[in-house]
Order: sequence, then structure tokens, then C-alpha cells
Amino acid sequence: MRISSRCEYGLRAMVHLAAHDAGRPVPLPEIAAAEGIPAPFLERILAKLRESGLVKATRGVAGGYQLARQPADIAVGDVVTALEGPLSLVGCVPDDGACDRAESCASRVVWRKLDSAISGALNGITLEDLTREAVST
Amino acid sequence: MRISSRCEYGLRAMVHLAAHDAGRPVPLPEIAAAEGIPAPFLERILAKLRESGLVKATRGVAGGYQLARQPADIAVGDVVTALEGPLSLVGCVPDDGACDRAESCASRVVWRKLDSAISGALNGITLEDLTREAVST
DNA sequence: CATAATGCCTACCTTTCTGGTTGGGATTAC
DNA sequence: GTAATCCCAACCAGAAAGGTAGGCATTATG
Repeated sequence: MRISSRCEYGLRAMVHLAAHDAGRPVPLPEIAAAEGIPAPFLERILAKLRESGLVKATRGVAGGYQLARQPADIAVGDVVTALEGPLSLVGCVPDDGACDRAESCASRVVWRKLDSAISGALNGITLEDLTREAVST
Repeated sequence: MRISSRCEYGLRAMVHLAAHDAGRPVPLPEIAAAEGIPAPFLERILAKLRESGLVKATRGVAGGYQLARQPADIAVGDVVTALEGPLSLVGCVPDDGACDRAESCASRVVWRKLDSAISGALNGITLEDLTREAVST
């Protein structure tokens, strides 16, 4: 159970955008260089974030990416969900019909609790919280 | 971010052992049949659990598996750690030297918090807690 | 002892995911 | 028109997941 690079990169990029927001869009190569992320890879990550409505892109020469909402309105959970799909850890937690064994339901208690612990942790932190902690360069 | 079948199967097997403990070892095929787990796959899972000292095996005709400790002394986190390796989600959380970027350290706050939320949830539930909830067949 | 039930071990296989790269387009400020 | 930028689709190597096959070691029982 490990966080994927995609997810880590995505969050770092979002924090970068939150910290370097000065009205103008931030070009992808700049983010990639500052964060040490392979540019083509970051491109696909930002594409997902754009499809999920978390960032907006401006094309053309002075283009780049910007947060679509205020940093205080974007939770870390939003970013992770956009990149990794639903936070749910096991199929039977959201779906009540997938579980037909008695013992299975016993362990289900665990996954359900784990699920809420994770969502709680991730949804309780916003990008604004993170920029406060970052060394603003 | 999804719980692996290995982990789910392992926990179910452990709950089964906790619920069906009558002094005699429970043979693997019995667990496999009761829980709907492919026997050869379960075999490797139990091997890991045995190496981690969570179950003990008896060979020979009336052999099988038993919990190595009392159900109240085995946390779900023990099982997950045995099967999935350390619970840590990202390399830089335990290792202080792996992180050289300022922004990276900002997101580190997230992973650290997530880490403790997960460990808290998993270490707070024991097998005994789970057998209390299971329909004891 | 022979046999059958069991645990133990190694190797293999297929599918999917991860983390990338390549290369070419479309848009737009200058 | 040109250069910077976003957009997109295809491809690729390596690892992991999930599972299978087959054989060896141990032991209770007749």
C-alpha cells in the first residue's frame, strides 16, 4: 500500500500552483523543473486534474496552468481522488451487494473504518494549509 | 489505492482461525473452502503469516494452522504489515534524508498525517474485536 | 511399513499497473 | 510566421498482482 508517484507529483504540482499564484498562468515546464518531475509525465497528470476541474489551462504563448478554485477550497482528498479514482480501498465497502460471506462482513468493519480514517485525513487538509507550511520561494 | 486480495484473504483467514479455535489446528483446505479462497494462493499467504510469527503450523495428518497468540493480542495492523510490508505510504516519511525539496516537504505533512491515521485505524482493531462481530458459524 | 493427509517450497504464467518516452498536432501572443 | 505553450494518442519496459502446477517433507493411522 503505497502512494503512487503520480499522486505525489500531482499534489506537489498543486501546491506549487497554490504558492506561485500571481494571476498569471504557470507554464508546465516551470513546474516540472521546480519540482523535478518529468515534463511529459506531469502533462498527463495535469490533464487529469484539468478534467476533474481542479486546474484550468490557458493555451498559447503566455499560457500555463492555474488553480480553478481558491486553495482553501481544494482539499488534498480532491487531488488524490482525481488522480487515483475513488478513495475506497475495497469493493464491498460502498457496494452492499458484493458481500455474501459472514466472515467477510467481519473484516468489512475494518475496511470501512480504514476508509473513513483515510478520507478524514485527506479531506481535512486543504492546499491553503499546505502553502502555509511550505517555504515560499 | 486499493487493498490487495492477498491482504483481504489474509485477514479473513485470521478471523476464521480466531473464530474456529478449538485447540485443534485448522487445515488449510478447510479455511480455503469456507472463505472461498484459492487454496494454493492461501498457502503462500499463510506462509508469510507464519514467517511473521502470527500463526503456527502443524504438519502431518491432523495438522493445520492456529493463531500464535491470543486474538486480543493480534491487531489488524499486524496482519496487514506482515502481508504488505511496512504501512508507510511514501518513502520520505520514515526516512529524513530522502527529501531535499521545499515543496516536497509541504506535501510530506499530508503523508505523515495519513500514515498515522491509517496506523491508528488498523492498530486499534484486534481479531477479538472482529470475532465479536462475525456470525459464528 | 504403507498410505493418505497435510504443510512447505519453487517455478511459472497472464494480466494489469506504473512510470515513462516519442512524436505530432492545435492555439495564441508577439 | 514563429515560438511557446497546451493537447493527445501511441508505445514501451519493468514490476506487481493474482493465480496455477508440481513435487518434496512430515506425520497420524492402519
